[in-house]
Amino acid sequence: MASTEKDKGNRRVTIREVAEDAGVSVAAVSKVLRDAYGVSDTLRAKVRQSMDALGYRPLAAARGMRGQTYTIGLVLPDIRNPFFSDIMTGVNNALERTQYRALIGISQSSATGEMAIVEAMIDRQMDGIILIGATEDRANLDAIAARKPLVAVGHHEPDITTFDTVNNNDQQGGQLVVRQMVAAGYKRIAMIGLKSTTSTILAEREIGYRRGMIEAGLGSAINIVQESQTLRDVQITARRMLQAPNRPDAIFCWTDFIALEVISVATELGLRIPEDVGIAGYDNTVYCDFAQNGLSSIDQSGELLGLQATRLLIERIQGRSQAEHFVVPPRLVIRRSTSPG
Amino acid sequence: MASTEKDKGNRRVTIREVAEDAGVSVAAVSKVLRDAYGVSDTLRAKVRQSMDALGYRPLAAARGMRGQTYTIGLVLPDIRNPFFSDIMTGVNNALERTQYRALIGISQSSATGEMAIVEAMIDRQMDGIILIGATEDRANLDAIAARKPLVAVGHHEPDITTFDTVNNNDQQGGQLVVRQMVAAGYKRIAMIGLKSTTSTILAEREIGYRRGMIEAGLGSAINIVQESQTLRDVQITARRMLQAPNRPDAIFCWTDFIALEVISVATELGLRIPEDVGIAGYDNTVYCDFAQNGLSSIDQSGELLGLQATRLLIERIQGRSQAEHFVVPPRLVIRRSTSPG
DNA sequence: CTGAAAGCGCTTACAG
DNA sequence: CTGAAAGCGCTTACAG
Repeated sequence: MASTEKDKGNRRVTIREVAEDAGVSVAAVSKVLRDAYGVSDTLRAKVRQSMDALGYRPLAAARGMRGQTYTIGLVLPDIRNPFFSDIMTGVNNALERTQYRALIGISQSSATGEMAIVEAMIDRQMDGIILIGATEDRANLDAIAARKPLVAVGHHEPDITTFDTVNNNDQQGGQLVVRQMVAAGYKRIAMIGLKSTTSTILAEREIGYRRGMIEAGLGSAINIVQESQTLRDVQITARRMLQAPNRPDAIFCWTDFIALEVISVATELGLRIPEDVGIAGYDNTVYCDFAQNGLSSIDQSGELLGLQATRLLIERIQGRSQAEHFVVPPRLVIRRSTSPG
Repeated sequence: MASTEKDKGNRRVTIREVAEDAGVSVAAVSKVLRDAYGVSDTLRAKVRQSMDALGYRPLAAARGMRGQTYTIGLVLPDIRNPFFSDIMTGVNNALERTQYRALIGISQSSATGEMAIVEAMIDRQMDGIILIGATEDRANLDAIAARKPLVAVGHHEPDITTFDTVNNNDQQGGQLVVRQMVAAGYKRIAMIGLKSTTSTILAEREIGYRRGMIEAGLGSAINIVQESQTLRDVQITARRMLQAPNRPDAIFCWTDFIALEVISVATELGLRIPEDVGIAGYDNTVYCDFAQNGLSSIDQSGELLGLQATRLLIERIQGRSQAEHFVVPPRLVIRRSTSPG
């Protein structure tokens, strides 16, 4: 039987046993557990001691039946991008001295996958959800927010009132990249974006790119190519762009991962970086240092984003109902890939 | 109040409402839910229809109070290594047509972090746990296995009876790398490992390396350096190795991440890869293709590992009690980094 | 095959 | 400040 398999060894200590050991009521123990008010110091001390002595650990699932599970869900599009690791570090730091724990679900970069994992998290009584790089449309996000406290990281919607958002200023980020490329002498600067109708960060980065081009008097050279994220598609796109008659002399890629792939295609075609073509990415992941001569990229302070998102979420769980929108300024890290001569 | 915040909108449909709607007992609905036997087709059909009509979703936390939560916990040392993404894909594929969902916890590469996240998962009533690259010692692993079904991926302990293991043959992997390096003409082949007393995969890869060296008559050139995983330490180590009087002409790094860093240090020192020094990694991550000329690496079929681990875990959850140990053969992917001339 | 009742381990009003 | 009782949404024996 499954039960014999699962119940092996140490049976769990329950709140009742702690209560008996301390000679108090179950309700009293519960109060100590939740740091609720209305408990005397002596009672609290007795209970704490019994909890330690018995090695008591509250069962989150049971707590969730009436109250909270002290669990927050983090939804990531995929796990491949090391940038998410920075966010995760921030989340864990924010949770350090709390009873909350973060558990991650992977949406496999699809809207249906994302909705499925969110539903699964709600079924599991998570207290709140942090959505990274949401691919949902606004209606779905609202539906989620109506059921659980929600914070979206990497989703611009500053007028929304039902959930919080945490972002770097993607528009400014795009603009910073173009400005530096222009300063470095590049003229035919193209951008590789993502084919997506819901990604607001993409849209913002594109606006920033356009702004940068226009302010440099390069409006007529604006060239945005939108592709899927699969390695194969990126390769095809990059090859086509770099073999075109009037090929770009610089490419701003919306994320490092894409930029690395473009670098490898360019190298294959015999183009030198940064002399023949300059390349920049976004996220400033560890791999930027590993790219042949270093990949210029935008740092969006992932750790800070994760920290803020977590703080906001816990505030929401504890009752705040008006929306907050946090934005951190981006920082361009210039490396060899956009520094010719 | 927190409760007003959380209970907003759509109240959840419960099993009781489904039962009323279908005109059957709560117990009957529960049976349909669990695909338990002893339900007539007509009753099952009625219940299914009511569930659909009402949009019923069982609350996993409540199910867990008596039975299972249909949740399995995946513990990863960190999220930075894209190899884990392959494992995750395999896990999700295995779970595709089941009621189970996988949730990930990050241990931040420390043994205390690992134990903390495992405890948190047990508190949250996970049905079973998959531990990737465990840093626990045997006693702790046994303690976990005594409480929950456990499968360890990347942990060699073929004689263990209390939990299952899933691995690639790391010994063979190490040997394959050395053999190819020898065939390519390298002689002073060094290995960069990890300072760890608990990592059995490290130990196995080292044995494979030694075997390979001895079988090639290079036993006297055996040179294993053990380092921490921090970028800084790796840089220092790599610099020291490559500037030594009789420096290695090839380095086998225990994981791609380290290899990429070594490549960047070598390049900085003016060494050409693969002519002056050959470099190989382990895991065959996507970044192998991005490294300057491609990084040779061992593919351990992460997706398959994840799939098998999940299958074994579910078998354990459903009652199997004798241990199984699955091993997949490694495959060397040769790229430019070890192909001079 | 079907259902009424007890119970999982907590929290939540409500009395005292 | 402290506690007895009800209840969260399910599953599990146990009758019928």
